[in-house]
Amino acid sequence: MDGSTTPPAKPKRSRPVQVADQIKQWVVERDLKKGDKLPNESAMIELFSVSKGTVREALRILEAQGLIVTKTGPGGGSIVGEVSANRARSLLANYFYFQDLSVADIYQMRRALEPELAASLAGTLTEDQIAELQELAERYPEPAKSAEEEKEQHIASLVFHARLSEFAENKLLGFVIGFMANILTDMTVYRQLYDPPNVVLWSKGREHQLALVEALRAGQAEEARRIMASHMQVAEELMKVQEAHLLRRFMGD
Amino acid sequence: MDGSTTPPAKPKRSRPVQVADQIKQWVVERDLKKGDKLPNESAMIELFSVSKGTVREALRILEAQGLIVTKTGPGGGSIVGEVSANRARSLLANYFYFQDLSVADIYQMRRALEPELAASLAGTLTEDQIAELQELAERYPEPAKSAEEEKEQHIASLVFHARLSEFAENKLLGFVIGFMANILTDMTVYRQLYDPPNVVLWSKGREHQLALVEALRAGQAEEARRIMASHMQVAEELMKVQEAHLLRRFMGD
DNA sequence: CCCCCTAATTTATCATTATAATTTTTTCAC
DNA sequence: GTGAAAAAATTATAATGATAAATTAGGGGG
Repeated sequence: MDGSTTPPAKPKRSRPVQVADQIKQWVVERDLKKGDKLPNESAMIELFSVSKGTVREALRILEAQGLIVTKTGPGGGSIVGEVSANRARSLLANYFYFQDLSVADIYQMRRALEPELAASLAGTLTEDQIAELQELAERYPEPAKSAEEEKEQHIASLVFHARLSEFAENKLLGFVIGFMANILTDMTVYRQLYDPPNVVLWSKGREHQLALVEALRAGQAEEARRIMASHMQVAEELMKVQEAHLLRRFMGD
Repeated sequence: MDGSTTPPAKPKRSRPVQVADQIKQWVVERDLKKGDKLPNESAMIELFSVSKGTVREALRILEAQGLIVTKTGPGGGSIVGEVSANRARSLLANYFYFQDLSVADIYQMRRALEPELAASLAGTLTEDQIAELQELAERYPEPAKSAEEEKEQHIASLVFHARLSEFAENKLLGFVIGFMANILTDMTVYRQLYDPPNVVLWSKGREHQLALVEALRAGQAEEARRIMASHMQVAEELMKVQEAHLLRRFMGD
């Protein structure tokens, strides 16, 4: 999996890519952290014995991956910048742009993961976090009167899940759930509106979120898991009317 | 989530990034697919009214994201190239390089997802695929005699899971499971060896894999789910002796 | 002490030239 | 004709130099 394990694989990589790898190695060797400075352009030109253009292309490669940030001016230059969750989501979305995901696929994952997240968060949240979730869940107390309004409620619901995912101690679990919330939001924003609001299901969804907040506050892990599992069933019902396939666009940062 | 929804966010993006976005837009507008050609360098220079260096930096950005592939020579130039699973895994691994994942985190995910994958694959595999899995599971019929040999067996076991993930119809589920198998493999390759092989657990793991293959062949979804759930318990036992934190290195492509 | 202005530093962009890598075409032997 | 080697054409790759833009640092003037 690592480059060092494939000596005879690709003997022809462009010089900018090689330089980018050397810079990465340079950073790892020194165990540089988030804000630490890299050598400036002219220093890298000498360090790697390549031209300015090559160095700049290498820097753009690392920048595109979110590994560095570059500024102009004195004290400027490139610094190590940890990859943001947003950047990681965008890069991963590029992959699924070509993979033809369906709503059913995403809900198969959500059914498996969201209850797990709910259970693991029970009793671990601060009062502020609980309050924020409660506020999100209490928005839109009235049933949606139009398809447009239903769309807003749907997005608000996804914000609730996205926020929840940010609280996860398990960063992998949190990332995957947040990624799915992003995909569904993106899809909701750009979808056609053609179905009337389903009042019964929406009110059920709202009740679930409020009950979930209570269970999280009370530290009842299994109760939270159960509620979230029910909630996923409702959410899936609401999404089933969508087209099967999605992600026909790139995400921005 | 999309760039168009953030007007006051970043009014100053570098020209290479702007050009890269324009090229992406150019591709999406024309609904270009995997092998389709982009304009060549000099054409882009005129198209976007920027210099050669700027165009090249933009191309390196897109190349780093896996969105294009560039070749020299007549008929060469840049073409649309769908993001490979490997590339997506590497880019995502860069994110988790900064996130301090633990073995427990990964197994919380595996416990939730691997049984789901096993169940959904039951009865859907071809004879060739079943045969390949069986062959992978039947390797190392003898218990490991050394720590080094145990390492090999561990990696072979992860290859089994990685291969299984590639058969998934749900590309998101498959990707996440494959990603975790990659992380664990990477960790296993570079870990210290200090514990004697646990013969009992290893033989149990092997039996699980063989039984799983049978259940998959027979189309017994719930049996496959049950077996995989047990298997995850065993695998977690074997990994528990590892250090808690991992991913202290970048992955290559 | 504070504000503004200038100067210094560093990246950003452009322009030009030469080189390397590939593919296509041509040529020439058989 | 056929096939292989040589030549040509096309394209990206790389290097160099010059100028612009942005940002910080420092130096008065009040």
